[in-house]
Amino acid sequence: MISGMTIGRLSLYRRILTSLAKENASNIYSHQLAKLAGGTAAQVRRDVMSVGCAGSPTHGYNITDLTASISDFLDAPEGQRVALVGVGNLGRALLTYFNRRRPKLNVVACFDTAESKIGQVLASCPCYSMEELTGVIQRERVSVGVVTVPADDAQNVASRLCEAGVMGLLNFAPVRLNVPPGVHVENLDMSMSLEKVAYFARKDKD
Amino acid sequence: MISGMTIGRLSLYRRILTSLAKENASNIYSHQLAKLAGGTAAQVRRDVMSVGCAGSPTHGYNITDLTASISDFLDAPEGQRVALVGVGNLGRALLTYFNRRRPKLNVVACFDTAESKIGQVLASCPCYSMEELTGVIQRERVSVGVVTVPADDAQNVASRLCEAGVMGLLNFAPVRLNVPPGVHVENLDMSMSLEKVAYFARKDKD
DNA sequence: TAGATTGTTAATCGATTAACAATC
DNA sequence: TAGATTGTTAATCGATTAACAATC
Repeated sequence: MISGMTIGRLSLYRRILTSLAKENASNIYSHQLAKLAGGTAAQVRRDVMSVGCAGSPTHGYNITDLTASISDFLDAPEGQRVALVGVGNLGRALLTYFNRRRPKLNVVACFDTAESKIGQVLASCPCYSMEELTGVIQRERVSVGVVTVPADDAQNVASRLCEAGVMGLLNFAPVRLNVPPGVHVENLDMSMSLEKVAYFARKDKD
Repeated sequence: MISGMTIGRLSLYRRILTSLAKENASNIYSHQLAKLAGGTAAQVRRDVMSVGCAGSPTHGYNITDLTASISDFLDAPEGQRVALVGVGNLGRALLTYFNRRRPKLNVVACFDTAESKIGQVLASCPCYSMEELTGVIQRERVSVGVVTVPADDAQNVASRLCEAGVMGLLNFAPVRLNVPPGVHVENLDMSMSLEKVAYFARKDKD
């Protein structure tokens, strides 16, 4: 079993390798990748091993091969579809941010309660009413939901997404979500992160 | 020394306690708070101990006292000022999101290169040109910077913020930032989080 | 008192780091 | 070959969890 830490780092390695490939780099050593990713060489070697890619002591890892191995490991062959609920300021920013990043991971639908948004195409993503949620999720075979609604609505939205068959949630609402077993929730609590930085920005001055 | 984990949880506890106080709750037990925050009772007791708040075996913790103790611990008495660089879709959403949340932590300035934004007030936050960065940071005594510029500009922006005296960075750009010793960087990598959820949403189906 | 919770220490768990033979 | 890196195991580290006497 691979830990969440490793998955996160693999995602980061892929992004680094992709940009290196554009600069025509062909090989990389564990310590070089570690430096770029902010980890250790041993960590990189272990992570790389877990995706089944082998390097050589003389040339390190082939960038093309390693990128392909990571993609084989991280991506679903048939791709995965994402839906976003709550197209406020943050939701709209995320639509732009997420789409066109990975070919295998697309935001195919968004949902909102505002009449003015329903039926529109926002950041090349069609916006539906909340009543259409279950139908659209199932028709489009969406497996990942992004929750960007106010805290008070988040649990209700999460429950509906799970009932519709979503297996993973990226939650931006500052509340803990109760979900059925087997559903993975990743919390991205921006207020918490800001307070954390503020605390250490202060502490480090002492 | 208190770990980043604890700081994050304390921030979460405070938010939970604040909303409980609005519902006129007066006391809470460690296991109740743990359930709301998604941790264990022992964890809560340890965290609470670290802010120097004592409970009683019969009534648990007084919500008002605990909230005050956490705030004493997390907040700088004189408050802290935040600046945001890069007022794109995401930056603008964050301005709205962050401000008016905590009285002791305010976004007092934002910066962008676009002529159309400079001089404007965006989400009740004045927008300055990049040339004004050092001056404004120092005049407003900003200690925390939020980086929401494209990846290619992030290191340059981070360096300028650090030179101007910022001691903590909240980085939304998908790159690793090199900063002087003593500066705390918190990375909020949304693409990584989405890929992580997608991976586990897929795995859990097996 | 009896019973549940607190404060705190010891045991567990998992991730990171160090180390090193095998390899090119 | 000599030298640096890989693959992989053992040691370390730190956070979480379990446990329990003290408390109200």
